[in-house]
Amino acid sequence: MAELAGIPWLHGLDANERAVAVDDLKVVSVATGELLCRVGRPATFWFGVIDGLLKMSNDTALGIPITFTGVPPGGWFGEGTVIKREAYRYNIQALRKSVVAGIGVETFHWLVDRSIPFNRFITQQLNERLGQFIAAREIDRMGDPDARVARGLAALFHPLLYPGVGSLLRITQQELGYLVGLSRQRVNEALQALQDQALIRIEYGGVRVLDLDGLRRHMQRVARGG
DNA sequence: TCATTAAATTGTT
DNA sequence: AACAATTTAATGA
Repeated sequence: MAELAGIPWLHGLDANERAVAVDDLKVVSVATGELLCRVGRPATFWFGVIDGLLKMSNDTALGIPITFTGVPPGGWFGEGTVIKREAYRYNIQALRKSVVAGIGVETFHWLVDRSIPFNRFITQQLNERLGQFIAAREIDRMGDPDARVARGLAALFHPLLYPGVGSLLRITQQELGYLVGLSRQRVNEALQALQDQALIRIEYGGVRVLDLDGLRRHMQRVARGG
């Protein structure tokens, strides 16, 4: 299976553990708009994106719809709820036709109980995502559209959380608009501004990052009001 | 492989 | 929201 190569945490496991994980691994194809997780449903799987793009949000719930983050290829999510054996606190929806992998809750705990590399992966995952949510709060409070787009892109290009992305992120400006909560034309405007600063290059159906550190500095600089 | 057509995406108003 | 221009994907010879 070529798909296994794109699953980052598999590499840290020993032969036995990997065999158990692969045996339990399920790979499904989801259509655009399809929901993988619903708020309130018990967590049964720990999911990862092989190909495509997902959106983590809490719409359909009462109150204002909030998009937490997008999940591009290489990203794994849901460990928080799986660890606590709770119900999902968000919806996961496919922004486009995607291929998603998952392992069951029991297998997840089995790995947590015996593999140190697996625990390291989970800890790092939680830590990096916490950093992203803190940055998101700061920037959304400021409300500068260019900064929101810069932040959204910097998050999706995170090499540890989303190793499958590389330097070219496959995302349309429409999809990016759904993720950061802006109109397509406003996203287009922001992208051109970022391109003018040589931080990214706009490509058909995607965005290439030229300077990830610069992108991060940009969103922080704007968030401070500079 | 190439040319033609349809569909998707982008840039602009 | 609507439009034109551009790029990609699909089709068939």
